[in-house]
Amino acid sequence: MRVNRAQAEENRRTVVETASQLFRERGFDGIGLSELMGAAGLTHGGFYKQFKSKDDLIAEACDRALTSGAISWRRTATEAAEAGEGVLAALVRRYLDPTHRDRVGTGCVFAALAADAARHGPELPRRFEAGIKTYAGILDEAMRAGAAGADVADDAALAAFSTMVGALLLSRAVDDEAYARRILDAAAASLLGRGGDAA
Amino acid sequence: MRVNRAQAEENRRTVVETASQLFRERGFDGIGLSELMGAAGLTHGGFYKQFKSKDDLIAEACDRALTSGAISWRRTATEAAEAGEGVLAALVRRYLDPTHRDRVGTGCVFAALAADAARHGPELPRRFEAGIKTYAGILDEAMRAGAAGADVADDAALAAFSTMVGALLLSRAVDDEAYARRILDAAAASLLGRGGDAA
DNA sequence: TGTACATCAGTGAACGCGCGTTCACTGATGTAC
DNA sequence: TGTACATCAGTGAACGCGCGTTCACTGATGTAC
Repeated sequence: MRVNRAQAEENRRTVVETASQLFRERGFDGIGLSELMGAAGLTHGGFYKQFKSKDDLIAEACDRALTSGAISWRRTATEAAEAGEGVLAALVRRYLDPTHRDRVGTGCVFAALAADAARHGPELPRRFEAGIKTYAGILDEAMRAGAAGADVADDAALAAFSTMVGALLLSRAVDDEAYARRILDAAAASLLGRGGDAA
Repeated sequence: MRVNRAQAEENRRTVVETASQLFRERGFDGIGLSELMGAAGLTHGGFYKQFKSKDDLIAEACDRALTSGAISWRRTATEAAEAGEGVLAALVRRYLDPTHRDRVGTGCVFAALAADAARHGPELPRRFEAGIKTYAGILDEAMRAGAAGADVADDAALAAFSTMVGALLLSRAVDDEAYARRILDAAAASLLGRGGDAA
């Protein structure tokens, strides 16, 4: 039966948000539209009233995950700056935290879906590329602010982001919890210096 | 019709090798057994004479990819050492080469399948973990040999490997070739120093 | 404000399709004598 | 070495199932007067 416009828009947002989480947890092929719509509190038949196809939802869900991730990064940066703490250290520690590793559904979309995205034609890589530029830009600013006059290589932020994504990905793909922790800690130490107190 | 034992063993190896490439290219869910067996020159019906299930083949294909990758790393290290070149630089340059990025099917199994493996129960992560230890061990040796007395942090090789895997993953998930190259170059510069000539 | 009707978000059954898996069958291979 | 027969790798049709997608239908919503 019909619902009012506000409810319909909220339902649509719920589907996109649910999809952005379930895709990260299970991969694009790991969750069907029927189960996905059910998880959003709807039935599967109405899907095509809101989306052109599953690929259409995939694109929207990735946009959503990319955007909310960027917002989260900016919030972390702002809070650290206001507290007078190192912004880079705050970003790195939050990203390489076991909690982030365990919460795949709400975590970094690159560690969860970049390999799937690379297999999905040029449209997703375009979106992911824009996302990388945003994240690397935030990192770059944090690195230059922390370096206090020392020179920071042009694309050092890209290398740092690669380290973060790679460490998160690898730490999820091992069985031993202690070893997973070592991977995260090694990456953090490499990015922040041995003591982990780099500005 | 029946084939002789040697042929049967070769067919089995062909299926595993074909699977290890196609899984890397398309993901575990991206290729069906029928197409996969066809790519190996067989029909799908015989699959269960050689494998217990698709998951069984997935495990074998990952083992195969992990092993051949490790062999390739060791060969690169040995050749560089014999030529008197920096082993770390040789490993990093080869890994972060656009050619490696483009050849997903024969390339690094972590960049291609680690996210899928993390979703696949504890068996695959056990294998991937052993693989990481092998690769990180080779990197560790190369870093200590190149450091010539300087101290190398305990798990610096784990951080370096994270950087490599992350950079390869991200460079595959962007649309612009020039930007993809920048990611690879930034990671190499970060690992080898600005000039890229670290021992 | 109240009535009449068109709209359309959501429902649930149905579609064809490819999936992983099973099975009866084939015929060259391997073995026993 | 030659013959008789059991073995079994590989074939191709068939299985049930869940997938993405379509569709006739429902009934509250939105609109026109």
